[in-house]
Amino acid sequence: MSELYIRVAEDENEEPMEIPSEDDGTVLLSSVSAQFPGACGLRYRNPESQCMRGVRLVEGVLHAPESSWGNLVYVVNYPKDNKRKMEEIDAASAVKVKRGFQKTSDLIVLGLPWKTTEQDLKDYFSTFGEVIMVQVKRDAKTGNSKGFGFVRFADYETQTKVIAQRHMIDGRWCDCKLPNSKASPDEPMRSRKIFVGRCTEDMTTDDLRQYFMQYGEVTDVFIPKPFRAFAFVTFADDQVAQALCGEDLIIKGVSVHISNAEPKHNNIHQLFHNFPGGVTSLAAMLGRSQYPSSHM
DNA sequence: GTTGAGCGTT
Repeated sequence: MSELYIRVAEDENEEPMEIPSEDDGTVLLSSVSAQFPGACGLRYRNPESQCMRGVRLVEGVLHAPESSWGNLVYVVNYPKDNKRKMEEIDAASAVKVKRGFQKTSDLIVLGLPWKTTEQDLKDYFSTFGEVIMVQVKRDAKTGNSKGFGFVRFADYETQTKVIAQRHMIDGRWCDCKLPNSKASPDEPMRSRKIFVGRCTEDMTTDDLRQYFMQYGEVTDVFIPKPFRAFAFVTFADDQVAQALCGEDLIIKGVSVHISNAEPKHNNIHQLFHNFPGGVTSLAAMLGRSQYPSSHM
């Protein structure tokens, strides 16, 4: 008898994975947990009642419902599944209140002397309150300062005080302002993948995985090569990803900005979504009155 | 090896 596989996924909407069955038609729980660590069982949607049903589990062996697995997608059960998800959401929500009711923001520091270093910035701003991040923006090639940087304080009162006055830093008057290029507060699109902007080159995939796992299960970390100052992190739970969107998080002393990952640029629509007039206009230029939808 | 208003990432 040829090998049989059943289709298993973490969620009904996820892409299923094929898990091998045994010769007697059963499936070992260990076969499932090999692909889904921590799994403790399976369930499926009963086509008749539309209710979720548990798969019989006896001593680590999963038994087919009504003697056949059929073509259903089986969903993985985890121990205390709901509790675990709640904890993840709570942890993610906690980010938003961690710094108190008044969340601090990165401040842009304009007019820095060319020679001012991050240590100089930290020393100066620490006289106002606890500094949790400083950056001096530099030319990637020469390492020369661009004459501006960023600072973030632990407390909102400190931030208010710093914005309200001018600053003499290393012999020049500098201004601290709220940056204008901040993402809009509401970012749509429910995704499990987040865009991590302003990454530095010393951030490894392991660093990012280690950092983000505090918020929930991380299923993927992607850093484009060569270095492009951003990364993508995918969570198992979209609510965790969504809770982080809009945040400025500090990783390895650097403020990174979290936003929704845009869809991958892997089809003609997305490749030319900036083309003047859109795909229709492009199709016209290529000599077609209509662009066949099957080609999009 | 310069400079002096701006704005960090797709």
